[in-house]
Amino acid sequence: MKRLDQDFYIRSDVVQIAKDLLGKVIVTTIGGRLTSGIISETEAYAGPIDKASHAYQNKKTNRTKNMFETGGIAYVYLIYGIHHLFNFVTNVQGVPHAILLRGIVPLDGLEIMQHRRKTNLNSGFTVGPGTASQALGITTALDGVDLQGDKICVEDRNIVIPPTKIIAQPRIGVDYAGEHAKWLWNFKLEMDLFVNLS
DNA sequence: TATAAGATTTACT
DNA sequence: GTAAATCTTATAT
Repeated sequence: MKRLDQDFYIRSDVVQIAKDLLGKVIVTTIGGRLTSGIISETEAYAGPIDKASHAYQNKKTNRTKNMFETGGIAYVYLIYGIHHLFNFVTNVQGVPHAILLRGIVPLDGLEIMQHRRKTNLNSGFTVGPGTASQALGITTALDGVDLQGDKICVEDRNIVIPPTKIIAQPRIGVDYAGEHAKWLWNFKLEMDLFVNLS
């Protein structure tokens, strides 16, 4: 097992990084409680050229400023006033690339995650960008936090993902982005891959 | 200053 | 299937 270092995030191909993140393990320690999960769904956002991104045409606001920082930190923002969405910031400083976490397969701290979710669903309770973040205890308090730090880190536990198990599909919830909404920048693992883990 | 809509989830009809 | 919840940003008064 090893932690992903900054070189992993500082690459120009944000779509490739989104694919590489599948099968990696995200670990959070919030309030002294550790939870983790296998990353099972991601979505790439290439700021300057991507209508679906908050940073389209390098639009910089108080909310999106962290996307312009050097890769390897978190970008967490509140959507619809309710849900905290977690992103991996990638690429060098000044290039607002980010990858949205859309789903995990729970590993450690299952009871903690169920408690945070306040529901007893047997399966699928960490699928969805808002719910996955909630299960991991991620809030806007973690905006800009180092992805190699004590609160959040990403580990490679040598889980091998065969390319045939990766499904590429159009991004979700961004119909307003016109042609850009059709790009196959959403990647997820086939559901049957982890039947023996959960 | 006010209004509208969004990388969504949940509950109710 | 439709609506409510309710923060941030953009556009219009």
